[in-house]
Amino acid sequence: MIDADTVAARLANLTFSLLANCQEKEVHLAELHGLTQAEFRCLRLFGTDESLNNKTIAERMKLSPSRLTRIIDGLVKKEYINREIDPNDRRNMRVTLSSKGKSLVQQLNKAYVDIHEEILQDIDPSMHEQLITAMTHLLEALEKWLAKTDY
Amino acid sequence: MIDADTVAARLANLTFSLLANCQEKEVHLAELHGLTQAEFRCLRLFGTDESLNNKTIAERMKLSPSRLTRIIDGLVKKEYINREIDPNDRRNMRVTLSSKGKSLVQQLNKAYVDIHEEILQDIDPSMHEQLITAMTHLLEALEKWLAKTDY
DNA sequence: AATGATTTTTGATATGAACAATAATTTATT
DNA sequence: AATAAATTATTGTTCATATCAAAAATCATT
Repeated sequence: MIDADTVAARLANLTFSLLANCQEKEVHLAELHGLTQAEFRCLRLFGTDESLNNKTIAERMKLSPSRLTRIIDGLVKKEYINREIDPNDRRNMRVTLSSKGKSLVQQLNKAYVDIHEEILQDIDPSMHEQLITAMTHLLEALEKWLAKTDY
Repeated sequence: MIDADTVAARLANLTFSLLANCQEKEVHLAELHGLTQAEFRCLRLFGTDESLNNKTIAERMKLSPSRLTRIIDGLVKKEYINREIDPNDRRNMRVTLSSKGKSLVQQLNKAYVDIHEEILQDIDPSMHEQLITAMTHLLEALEKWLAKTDY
């Protein structure tokens, strides 16, 4: 797809494939737990003891609040999260993980770390910090590029 | 989200953020060119002088042929691709990039390589090959993991 | 107390995607 | 050669995804 003759081009192809694979993995993992992709992503947004409201979740997921209402409906019905009125401001809904939700999130996080551990086992330990640095650069560059308005 | 105390956890967080950013970038880039995300991804699938048919594109994009028919409809209307009957097998449609399509694909590929070149400039050249190796391992591990059925 | 702003929900609507049926063509079988 | 079977793309239908506009509840300000 891209001429793989320069290091940059090879790296570009790698991140491209990586992205595609990650996406596929997410789809797979979601249906494994009987969740839609949106529900799955919503769940993954939670730290295990976090409490969020509809609006902030919508913002983080870059979806409309109305869409979020229905996604959360699904997660409540499937008993992964609890939804209750915020006593401090009764307009807000306090959305928190149920115990079922917590254990799933923990399990997912663990699996996610595990796979990266596996990967690191294939890589010389002296390279590990370097890899982290490189990936950090990659991420920073991407964020910088995204922040630009003129492209 | 994940305790960032081990290298594996840090790497996990990095790929997670990277994924989110790449997705955002794609959405942004698509609408910048007046394309839907599906159209954009379809276009990016083409090497500049490739000629595909409906079915193979559908397979590569993991979408149904019927969905593809409409996506290609849009790209034809926007004059990014040409669609003509394959003279060898008149059941097939030969889908190729128009000159407008070719130049966009080239431009996108160039931009994609450029951003990775920028990133590499921040990294010691002696480490480049190692980075590629590490990323290749990452990708391989992910593919291997995806191929497993029992997780 | 009245007005205006904020948060969520609901209803209506548009877009995304798959499935089933159809039409056109090619390949296989008799 | 004629018919049957298979393949490819398209169309109509249907369901899921996501947004927008309006409504209801609450809060903040005057």
